[in-house]
Amino acid sequence: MSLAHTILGLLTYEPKTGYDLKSFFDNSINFFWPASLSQIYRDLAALEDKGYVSHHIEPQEGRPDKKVYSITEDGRQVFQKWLHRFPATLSPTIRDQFAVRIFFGSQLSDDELRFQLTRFLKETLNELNSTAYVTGVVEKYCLFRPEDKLYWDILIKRHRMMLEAMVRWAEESIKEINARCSNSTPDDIL
Amino acid sequence: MSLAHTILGLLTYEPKTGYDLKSFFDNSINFFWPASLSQIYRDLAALEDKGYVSHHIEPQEGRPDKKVYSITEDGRQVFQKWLHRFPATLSPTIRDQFAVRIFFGSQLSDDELRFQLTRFLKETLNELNSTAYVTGVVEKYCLFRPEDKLYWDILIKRHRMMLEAMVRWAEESIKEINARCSNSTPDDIL
DNA sequence: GAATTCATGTAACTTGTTACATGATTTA
DNA sequence: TAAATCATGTAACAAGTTACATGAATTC
Repeated sequence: MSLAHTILGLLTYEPKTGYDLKSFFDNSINFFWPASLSQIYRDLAALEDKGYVSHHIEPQEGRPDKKVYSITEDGRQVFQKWLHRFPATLSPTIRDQFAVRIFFGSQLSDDELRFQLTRFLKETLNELNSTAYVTGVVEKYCLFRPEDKLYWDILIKRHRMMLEAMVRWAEESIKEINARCSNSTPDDIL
Repeated sequence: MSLAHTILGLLTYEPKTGYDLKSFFDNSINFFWPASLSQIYRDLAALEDKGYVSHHIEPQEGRPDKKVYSITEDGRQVFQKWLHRFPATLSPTIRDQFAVRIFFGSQLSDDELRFQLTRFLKETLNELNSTAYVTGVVEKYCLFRPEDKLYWDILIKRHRMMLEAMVRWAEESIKEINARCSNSTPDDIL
């Protein structure tokens, strides 16, 4: 029940709507814990059932009324308890379709492999560039919450280090496949 | 429906039981696509309903009979089609409770943070050591399937590079927090 | 004039986790 | 003698995805 706890955590900053939460997720927590809108709305409802959040309506014109959620005292306690109870294993859960396909690489052509690895490399470089943007967002946010800056910074750094490792890996792997090709071509000709 | 496709892929090597599949997963694909036994049994049943795998019983004494699953011609086609259709986005899905808690680091004590980061560092170093074991497993397996070696090797390398990046990150982060502490202590005393 | 943002959700479905149930054999 | 390995699963629940539904305001 980690998404629900993360939502509680974000609501300790200030009351937010489901929509607010989604956009907050999308350019921060997203790297290590993505969330869809429908999940957020569903979890907010569940949290309210349990009495961990409550909401009030802010009427608007020309748009649907806002449902602004606030964390309750019970909610704060539940969050604190969760926050201090670190999981038994600290390594993340990863699901990586791309890696599964590489695993079956011997059933793919060299051209296809190079093409997809190059795609992966480009995509990773793009993500790496976008971390600069996120750093800016953090900068702005942390004017109001300076105590968070250190932690948000080290998480961005972590993400960047991982992406950089992936870039190196992709480059080396493309080279390896190229080398294999140029080795095997003369043999094939003979 | 990626786990089901991965199962089909493994069955292209040779027929296997659910239990066999689980142990194969646990020291190979596990890094990038973990699977539980109950999921494997459930997916095998679903794949059989669709006609992508079939099974025969191998009676045993003193143990439950083996249900050995084989991939069908339809199954092979479905797998090939899936294998060549790479997803729109190549970056993995990550869910990382540890990172979420670090995100809320300003609500944790420095001691707690150092303790958990040190735990993370140790755990990551352990995993890094265990990649040596996996390399050995791959070595043995690839005597029979040499065409897979290149791909399995680059995936282990990728995993190792990621773990190494995480080690560097954890070490640097612990230092940063220590530095922050020694800076703030004199102020606190004054 | 088309796309994006703001703002709410529901419903159906798929995937993943956890607990339960059974029981002989082998290894430490 | 305790734990791990071999071997099968089911059932209940939790979490995640995708498609559907609505519609004004704003920006390009």
